[in-house]
Amino acid sequence: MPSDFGARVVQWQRRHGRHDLPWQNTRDPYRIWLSEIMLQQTQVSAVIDYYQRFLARLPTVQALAEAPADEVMALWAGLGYYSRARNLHRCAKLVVEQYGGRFPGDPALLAELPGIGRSTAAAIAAFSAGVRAPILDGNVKRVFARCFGVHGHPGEKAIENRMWAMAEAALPAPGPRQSEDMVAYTQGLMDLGATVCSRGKPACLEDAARCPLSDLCVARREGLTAVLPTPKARAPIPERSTVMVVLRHGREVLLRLRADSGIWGGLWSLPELPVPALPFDAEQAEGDALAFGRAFGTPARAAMVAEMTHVFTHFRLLIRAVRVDMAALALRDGSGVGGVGGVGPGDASDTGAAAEQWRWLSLDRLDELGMPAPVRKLLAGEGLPQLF
DNA sequence: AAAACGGGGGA
DNA sequence: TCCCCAGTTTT
Repeated sequence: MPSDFGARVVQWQRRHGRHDLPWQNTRDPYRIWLSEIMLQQTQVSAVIDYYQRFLARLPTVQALAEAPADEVMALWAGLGYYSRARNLHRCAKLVVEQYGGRFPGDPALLAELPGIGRSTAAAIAAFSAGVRAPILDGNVKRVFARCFGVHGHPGEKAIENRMWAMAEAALPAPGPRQSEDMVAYTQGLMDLGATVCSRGKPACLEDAARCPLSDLCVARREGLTAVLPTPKARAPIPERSTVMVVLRHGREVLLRLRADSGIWGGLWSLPELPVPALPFDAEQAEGDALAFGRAFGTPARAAMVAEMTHVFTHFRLLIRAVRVDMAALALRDGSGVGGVGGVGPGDASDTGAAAEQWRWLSLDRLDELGMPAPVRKLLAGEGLPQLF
């Protein structure tokens, strides 16, 4: 930790930070606390009007403590995260009861109050009493992750602990100006994260001089601003599998129109065998595919021919393909290549209203129908020379 | 559609 | 103590 880290942030804040927000330039803990709670998960621009209105109506913690819950909720309505408002009200009552209406200056005591965690407690103590305590909100985590090259999701306990240690070490040195420095430092970290070291496009990419930490910043030096902070690891997505039947007669294959809803809704796809029992049994699948083919005529042979994985956002689909070559067809619409078959296999009357739509399509005309990408790829034989 | 967010609350 | 959630905005 460079010894001048805190001083850099303090100086930057004094010259380039924000100084005229409605909750700045006061040491009234009530006003500061109210702003910090409103600013949790809510942007400055959205908070300002609510803040002014709330303060005008309930200017002190005593007034808030005595207000009916309905009024508090009405003043909060539109800000969202309403448990914040309930905690706010509870907290005001506790401050009046336990502390005679005066917020404690000790961050550890503040953090025991409802709605106030460690970071919010430190912010309140720093702004209202100049206490030398570190904040660690999302903005600060982003600044630290980049500046000090911290890999790993900041939501992980180990990473967060490291960052709290950094936050302690980064504080400006104690001194005669500590109180003013802590106000500027705390606001400076927030402003830096919100306006310069933003998530999407940090200002240093355009102009390094915009950031007082750019010459220290590991992420900037190594070109890692886009990958730090490390996003939360996604749970490994589940894998599903299916067996698709490529029923072939000459250059034509049988397609099935999928239901409008669900995966690949409304697209023409290959027929699929009922979910195979695990472990996968190729011979059984081939047998099932032959049986399926018999509904359409006389199958000559069946063979497993391809395997591919398609990745969706929420699962991976392992697609196996079994090719069935038809020696003769029983059910044809007779209109030639590409003609639309109505219903099948069997009569519409067999299956009632839920009759499925089938059709034959020439492999030379794959472009003519809306098809799931992996199915199109499969039929086009991409990377699957053994298919046809 | 997914990630982020700070604190609460349950295991 | 750890982990996950609530509830909303942003990307």
